Amino acid sequence: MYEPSTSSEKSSEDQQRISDRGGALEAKLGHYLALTYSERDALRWLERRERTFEAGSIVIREGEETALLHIVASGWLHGSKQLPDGGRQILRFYFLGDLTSTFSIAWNVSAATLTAVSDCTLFELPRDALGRLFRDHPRLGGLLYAVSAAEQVAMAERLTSVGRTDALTRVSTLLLDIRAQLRVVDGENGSVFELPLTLQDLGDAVGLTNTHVSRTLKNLEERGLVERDGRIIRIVDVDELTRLVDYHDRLTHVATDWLP
Amino acid sequence: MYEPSTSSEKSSEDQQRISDRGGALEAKLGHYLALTYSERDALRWLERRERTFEAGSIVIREGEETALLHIVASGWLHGSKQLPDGGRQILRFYFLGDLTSTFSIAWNVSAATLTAVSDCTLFELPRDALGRLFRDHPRLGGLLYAVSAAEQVAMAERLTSVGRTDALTRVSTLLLDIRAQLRVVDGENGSVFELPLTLQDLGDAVGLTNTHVSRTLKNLEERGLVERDGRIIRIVDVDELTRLVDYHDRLTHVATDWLP
DNA sequence: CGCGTATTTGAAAGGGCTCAAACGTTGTGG
DNA sequence: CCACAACGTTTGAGCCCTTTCAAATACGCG
Repeated sequence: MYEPSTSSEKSSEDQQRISDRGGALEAKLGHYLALTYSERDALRWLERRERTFEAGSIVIREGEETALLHIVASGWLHGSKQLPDGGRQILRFYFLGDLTSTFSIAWNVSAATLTAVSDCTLFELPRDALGRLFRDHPRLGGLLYAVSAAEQVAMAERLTSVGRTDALTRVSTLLLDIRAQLRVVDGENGSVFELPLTLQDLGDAVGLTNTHVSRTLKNLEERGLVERDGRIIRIVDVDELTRLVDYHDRLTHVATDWLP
Repeated sequence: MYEPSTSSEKSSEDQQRISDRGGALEAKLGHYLALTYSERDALRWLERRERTFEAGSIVIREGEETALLHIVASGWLHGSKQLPDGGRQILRFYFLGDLTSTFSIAWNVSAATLTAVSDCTLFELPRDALGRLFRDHPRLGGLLYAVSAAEQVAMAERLTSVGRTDALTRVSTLLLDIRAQLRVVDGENGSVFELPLTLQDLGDAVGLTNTHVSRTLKNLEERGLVERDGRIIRIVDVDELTRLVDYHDRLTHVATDWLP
């Protein structure tokens, strides 16, 4: 059913010189903090083993033994948990510069399944490379800690949405969330974006069935809050929707004044 | 309604010499890793400003400006988010040795409300004390990062429970979760514990109404899975319930082999 | 003892689910 | 380039789990 694809060798426009991809993590962390030359260098050293995965393929499966972390160099992924009854919960999405350490740093097996949503390129690094980074660049360690905390708050926000709000709010916050993350990657592309997710995926992210996500999106369209054209989503009025569902962006700004 | 209590001065058996309370964080982290003398010393240095809060009082409110972190020295707290419609989501509980940095390290305001469930004692420390810890003791920084990752996975587990399982499973996993955390604190106290939470609290933690939590607990009793006597909870067969609801303890073991 | 707060229980409503079928879309192979 | 298969989406009807609303009961505490 699912085929973990290894190193696909497509010669499309995706094919670039490897060095062009470097600096994903550096770019993300540099967004929060002015990095020194040696810090930049250390971050680039993490990005040497590159690997590509095609859309739909699984990078690591929940419960699978692994000593590797990944940095997203291009594309889009999600982390999910499987339930005994066949259900699935999508926990979060990963974009350019994200470090997928959360689910594999604290154990020798992965605590979640990592799936490529679009074709994507990842840098693989051994766990202890991160240990060395903490040792040699404690300020980066602290920054990683802060970013991890911000991501945890983002997940807390999703938990709140899933636990205590109705379908319309849940789907809306997810759309706003994805848009906010994509905006960092793609720059200021406003309120239109491609959503390469099935209704099943969306439902698994917000705790609804695909059928009900369908109805909810229809509802959002009828209210004039969202427009759809195939996989293209347009949020008609971002500010209005943000207010309506009380959405909070937790990832754009992170305090770093407490770092040494 | 809620009264933030400052420094209550009760002279019950809780009243001990201050130095007796120290080492909460040290004890917790020492559980995962053999600490050096200087690391222990550094951790104790964080625990100097002690403050007590009585049950029900609020330590920090969501949105309130703060530059402080807290280490739990005794008692029991929870972190929660408020919704515009009056609803509330409890995000996690905090016990002895827990560091409440997640919601206040990445911004200058707290991202959640921190409430004392029982009477409790906290150590207050400024955020930049943690920055210095990362600088001077990078191995502890890495360990804090790993522990934070484990806690994030625990929250992911709750999200999965709330998003994709029925009431009985949600309540059961919460009980097992609380028991697992208390067990670390109180030692091997088996399957009986006091639960100083209202049904409203339980519901806010798992995304149910208090009425339905009541019915669900009754259901658990009727099935012979749980016994109740006032606030005392007894899980009849922990292993059986663990299997039944596919619960995973994420906090007891954390990999540290990757640290420098 | 009496009051406020938490719990329990009941009846009815509703939001979201299940099941099922029809309809689009995409990609592939003849 | 069409046909078909596979997959995703939409829509409908009925049901069920959880909520809502309300009232009664139990509990703790001054």
